[in-house]
Amino acid sequence: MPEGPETRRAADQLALAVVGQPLASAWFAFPELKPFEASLPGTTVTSITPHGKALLTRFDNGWTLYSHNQLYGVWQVVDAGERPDTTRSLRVALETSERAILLYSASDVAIWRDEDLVRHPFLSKLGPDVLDTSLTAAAVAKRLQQPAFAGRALSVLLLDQGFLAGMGNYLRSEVLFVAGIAPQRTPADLTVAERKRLAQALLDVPRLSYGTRGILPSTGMRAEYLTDTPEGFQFKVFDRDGLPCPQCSKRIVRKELGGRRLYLCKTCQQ
DNA sequence: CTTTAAACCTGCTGGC
DNA sequence: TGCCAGCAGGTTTAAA
Repeated sequence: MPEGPETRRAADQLALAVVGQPLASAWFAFPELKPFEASLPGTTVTSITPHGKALLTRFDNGWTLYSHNQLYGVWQVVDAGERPDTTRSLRVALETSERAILLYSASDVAIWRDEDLVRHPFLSKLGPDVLDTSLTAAAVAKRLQQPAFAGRALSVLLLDQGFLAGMGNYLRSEVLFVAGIAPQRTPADLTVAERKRLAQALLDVPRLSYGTRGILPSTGMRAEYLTDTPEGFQFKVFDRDGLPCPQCSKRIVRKELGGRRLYLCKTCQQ
């Protein structure tokens, strides 16, 4: 599944559909979750919130559905009783009297007691959510200087969910380009001005993507959630190797760093 | 400790 | 049209 901005968009739409309404039915493809088909109906979904790329769906009976879509999970909002997608495998269906939210293909799904979530192996390791509105550039700049992060190459650090949750591979290329910083640099070897630029870009780029409804099919990427997308986030460098840099017109190059593809302008990112 | 590589889950795309 | 290899915006695990 996509990155932080797309995950938060999905959470928004799912919440609009079912939060505050009592569940009429619940269905799970996973054997260990079958008991909840009997206990969840009648409870109310109190919130659906992203934590990085994970989604937490809370019920008012003290239990929470954890899901992570990896590359392939897809959420849909449909009318109650509808199951329009026949090609993917349905994994979760939560239904109110009016609407249903359906999770297809995802394999990382579990239900936890609220009080146990702090010990969840993935959630417990996440850094602050990059799209959290209370996160400031000053706080990000400070975090960059923490010993656990300061010595690591930005190409690796920017994908580490323990640094900032919700960052991902397209955001990595875009953030480094906007900040004008080469991916091999580390936080420790940045000047004060560079660190400030990077911290600001780490907030601005994900927020712009979220605000413009994430990535669109025209970029060559999938965008399963985006049924209402007039705008869309435009890549400046990601997936654009060989094309001219929007700032200096030199060719954008593609590299492999941290095991993932990364795009940059060698002139603008020294 | 940091970094890299491979494995894993599933779906899509492009080539034959 | 059908099949298959390769790739993917992610994460974990093991190895270097």
